[in-house]
Amino acid sequence: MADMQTLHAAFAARIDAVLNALELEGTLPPETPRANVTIEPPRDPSHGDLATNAAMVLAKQAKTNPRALAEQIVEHLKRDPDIVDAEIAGPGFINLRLTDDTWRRELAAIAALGADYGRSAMGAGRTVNVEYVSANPTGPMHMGHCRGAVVGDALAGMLEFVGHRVVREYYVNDAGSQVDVLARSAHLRYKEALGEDIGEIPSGLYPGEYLKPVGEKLAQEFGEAYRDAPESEWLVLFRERAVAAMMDMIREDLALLGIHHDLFSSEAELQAAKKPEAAEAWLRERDLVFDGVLEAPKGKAPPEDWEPVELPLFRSTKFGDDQDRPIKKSDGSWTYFGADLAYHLQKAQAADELIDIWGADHAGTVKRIKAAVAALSEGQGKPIPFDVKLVQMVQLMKGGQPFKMSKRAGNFVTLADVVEMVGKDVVRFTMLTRKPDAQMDFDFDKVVEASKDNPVFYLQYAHARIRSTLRKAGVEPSGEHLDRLGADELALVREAAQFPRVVESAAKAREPHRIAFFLGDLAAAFHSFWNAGNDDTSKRIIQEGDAELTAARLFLADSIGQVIRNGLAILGVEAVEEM
RNA sequence: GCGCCCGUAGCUCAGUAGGAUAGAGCAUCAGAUUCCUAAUCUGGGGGCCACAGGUUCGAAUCCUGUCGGGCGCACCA
Repeated sequence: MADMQTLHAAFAARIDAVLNALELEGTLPPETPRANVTIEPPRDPSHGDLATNAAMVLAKQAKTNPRALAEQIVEHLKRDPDIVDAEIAGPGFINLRLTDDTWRRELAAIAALGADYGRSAMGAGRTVNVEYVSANPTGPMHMGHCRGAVVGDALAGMLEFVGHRVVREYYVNDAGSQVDVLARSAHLRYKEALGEDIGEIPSGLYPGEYLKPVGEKLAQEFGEAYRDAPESEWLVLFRERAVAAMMDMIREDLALLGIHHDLFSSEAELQAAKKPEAAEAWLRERDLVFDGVLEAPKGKAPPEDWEPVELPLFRSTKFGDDQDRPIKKSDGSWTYFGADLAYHLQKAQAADELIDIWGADHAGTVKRIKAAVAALSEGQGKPIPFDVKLVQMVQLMKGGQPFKMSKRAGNFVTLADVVEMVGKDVVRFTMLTRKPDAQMDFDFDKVVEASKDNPVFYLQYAHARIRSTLRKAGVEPSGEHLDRLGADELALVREAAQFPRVVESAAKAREPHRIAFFLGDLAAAFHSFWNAGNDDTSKRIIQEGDAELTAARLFLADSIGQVIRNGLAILGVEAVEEM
């Protein structure tokens, strides 16, 4: 339904209509650019419900001063029956006060839309491919992977909520030298399973216990067949088996966090299908790949074994990179970048937009992959918006002290351990309580003990309070007498009504943490509302002897709970019924 | 040496595509519970938004430079 657009969007449209009228009147020149015109709730609630800067932004073009232009805008706005008051403030802000009924209608809309409240058509069904996690299949997930996993997943959920089709994709790096190491490590465990004393795991191989079951399965399947066989006979086979086992493990770990990818793309399959060759040929035709020699790195002393070699280079400098990048190694195999380039082309062919979530340790490679996508997608006449979101490192702490992980020392903290300790919701929410491009500390001791200290409980408590009130009220919530709701209640609606706006702006910025912060504010508003009833019993939700008022307040509480649930659902966190 | 990210209260962090007097939690101080869940609430103290210039009606936000922290820097992934 057309009138189901959010309240803020509706009023933005009305401002727009006023500006159209002013253009017709000649007050504003035709086609005045309005990109900078905003309409948003003012920080200070005493300034009203909504404020617009239109007069300040457009005054210059109207060849007048902001306040004079504001007068004209206000004159139009005052004709709107939903606007009780429009006044000019400060340098030329126009503050609008809406009728109480406007807010009551919004409350009814929340209830009517339910789980859909906050959804929008912003994404217009465009397919966004979000690639995240993509950890090497060489071991279990550890906490280093966690942040990107959660941020990527929440981002995907958020984009879906605003009307995108979303493909959650995992790129399996099963073709590099690391998986060869994995295969050798698995072979050792295989021998162990056959009864051999393998002693200490040699350096250069993965020492983790998690490979023991892999070795046992290999022993079951192949018996003694490859026990003393040369590597060439078993490497590919063992690699395949080991990678599959690792991916099973990783999928399980991710499931603990509630993360499920739609698509796992294998680098090995990509290479087997000659996708990199195709991409290279295409780029060579356009002189975007050429054979050249890399310069020695500047600044720091070059490594001793540095020697100039001719390699096929992608002209990433043409697209803003600092250096052209090799797509093949001197042994003829593909570099990570060479395959990744082809991989991105593959993704681009199946989506309208691409997003990669990477750890900040890969920041140095952003420019080249962006260059590659630009070259490939522009060349194909279909520019693909492509965003690489960098997720900063998580510093693990224990009791205020940095906690260093090392695979060798065997003290790396697995994701499964942490989820088991503190729970999925705490892990997810904690990862979403700061913007992804800032470093963060994750202190076990704090988070584990944090039942009190942790913001997610604050939210869930608000939700649980609402649910328990609904359970014990003995009256059904009803929107029939919303006129019984006064200023305190409507203030709560104002807060909740920001949800659609927040979701949209979070989606535009690709920053799910904004939803987490909004929910905190909403929960705070509710707790505050609740506690007002401690001092003044007439402010409690349940009013003995006044079923009408009780039903209306329950309707309000129910709707606040709905918004909390909707927000948590986007973030993949569960709302609880009781604490 | 180069590139990217960050610098906001004692601590951990928000700050909505440049908006009005910069916010929250923790910590601290003072209060609220015979009452719908006190895992909550109310109030106080605490700031040169790293620093210096610039852009404009208006800058924590954009630009330049400096300082400080993080992450990278050849055929690794």
